[in-house]
Amino acid sequence: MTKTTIEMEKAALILKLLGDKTRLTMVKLLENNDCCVCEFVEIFQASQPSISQHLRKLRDVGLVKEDRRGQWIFYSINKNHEYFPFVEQILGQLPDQEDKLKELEKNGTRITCC
Amino acid sequence: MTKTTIEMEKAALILKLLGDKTRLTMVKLLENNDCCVCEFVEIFQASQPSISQHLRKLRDVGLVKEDRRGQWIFYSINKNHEYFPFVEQILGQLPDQEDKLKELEKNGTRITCC
DNA sequence: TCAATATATAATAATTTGCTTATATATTCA
DNA sequence: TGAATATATAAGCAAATTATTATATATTGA
Repeated sequence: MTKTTIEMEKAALILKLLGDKTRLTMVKLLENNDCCVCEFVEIFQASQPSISQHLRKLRDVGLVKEDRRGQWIFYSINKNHEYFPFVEQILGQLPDQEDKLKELEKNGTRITCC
Repeated sequence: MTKTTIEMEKAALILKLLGDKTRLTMVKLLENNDCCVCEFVEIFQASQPSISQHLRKLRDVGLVKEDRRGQWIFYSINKNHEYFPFVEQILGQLPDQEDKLKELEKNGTRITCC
């Protein structure tokens, strides 16, 4: 196990990123699922650019990774991130958001690809 | 033990508050110490109004309490806050900041009152 | 009571954030 | 190849955040 020294400055940066309802829910969903942009658009009832911009912030600090699968770009959590254990511990305290994916499945808007 | 259901919206709010280096460090210090405003001014080398405003934000959500002792107003963490366990878990992952208080003592600017 | 100290608050300015609109790129499929 | 779909990015703008400056209030102690 790699012991990471958490720095206050970096911790604050991560917390700030998570301090937004949309991004926090995104990351919580990504904890257990890969999701593509259009799924987030549907879940949050937000515009595509807005979702892309939130994802970009998460990607810029390396908290999530993107992975193209055909037409779609799937996002997943980066478990190798230096501060992943820190994030994981926070996510562990949050309520499950799986119902949001269940909802997509019900509507037939869940993307299951490749 | 009181089981609290963490709500995403409130969790995001707390994380946003902690997502600032000054406030995060403040809360970490308050985890184990009561501190007054002028100590924070000294520690962060910031203006008094700036410190007061950070404290106000923390106070507005009830994360910290204030307590006048003579000339000074001491702040302490509110362990009865609904989300205190959530916050505590985060703080537990952060490095000790006690050296900052040690520094004050060395300079003779630590306030020990009442 | 008056000066000094500690703090809060209000007003303002600078910066940052997050959304929208517009547009560009990549992929799929007919 | 061309239209449709998915996504990213850029530009512009409004709202939120943070710091500064100025001022008000409360306490202490001479």
